[in-house]
Amino acid sequence: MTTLNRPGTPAGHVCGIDTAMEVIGGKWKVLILWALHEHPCRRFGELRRLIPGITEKVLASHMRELEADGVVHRVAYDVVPPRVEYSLTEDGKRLNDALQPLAAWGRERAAG
Amino acid sequence: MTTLNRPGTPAGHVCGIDTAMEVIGGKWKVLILWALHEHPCRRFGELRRLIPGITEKVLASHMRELEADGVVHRVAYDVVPPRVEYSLTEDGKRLNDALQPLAAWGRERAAG
DNA sequence: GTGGGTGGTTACCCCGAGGTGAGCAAGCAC
DNA sequence: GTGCTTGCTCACCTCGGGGTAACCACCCAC
Repeated sequence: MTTLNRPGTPAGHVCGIDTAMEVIGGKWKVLILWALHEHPCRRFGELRRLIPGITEKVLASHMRELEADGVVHRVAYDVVPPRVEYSLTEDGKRLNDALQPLAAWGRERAAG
Repeated sequence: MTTLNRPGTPAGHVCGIDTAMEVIGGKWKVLILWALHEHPCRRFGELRRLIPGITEKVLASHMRELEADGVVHRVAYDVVPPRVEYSLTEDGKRLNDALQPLAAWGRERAAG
């Protein structure tokens, strides 16, 4: 979701949901967040296997964006073969918590 | 967000966030929901004015989708000039409630 | 030497969400 | 007759997020 950035926009500026939507707006981001919530500290390949259908390119770019947004922490070990571990930051954990009611709404609707 | 629909996908199927994301995935949907939360029962033109930047075409298509998803209720009066009123359904109100923690997270982050 | 495993990058393409601008129905005011 | 109003629809175009495939470094096992 491209930012709205309209200083005079009351709804867009006050509600704060658009801020959150910019972070979780990618196609697979909530799934990545969820996977890291259920399986803390996963490697790149493990994440890819946890999220069937995602390609390496998209996973890599999403992880870079999530890291830049400060919700995911990345640790790279300088070994061969490469080893990189991802985990949620405190902010990422709080974001995940904030997503729980939404998940509950979705589950309720899916069950309904 | 296109659906993932992979029966064997544990994360995608269990977490239910993807279900919610399909409903709120449009660029302006959360803003529409928010506007209807703060100003119940608004007309088309009022909504457009409440959400600066949105075009009529996109507002119309988003409203149709939200109505089809059962979160928005639409009443059209057969008069000239046309009069159409939109409001949140019970499900829409619950969706909005589920979005509040996310909004709080966004506000907190925007406040730095 | 060849193949596999790891975590990527690069180049390329495609499709669809969203933006642009016009038009329309029908009644009223002037 | 002209213009204003409202809630759209239609045709057209753009742009970028995401998908596809190939390639890379570096070491090990066979």
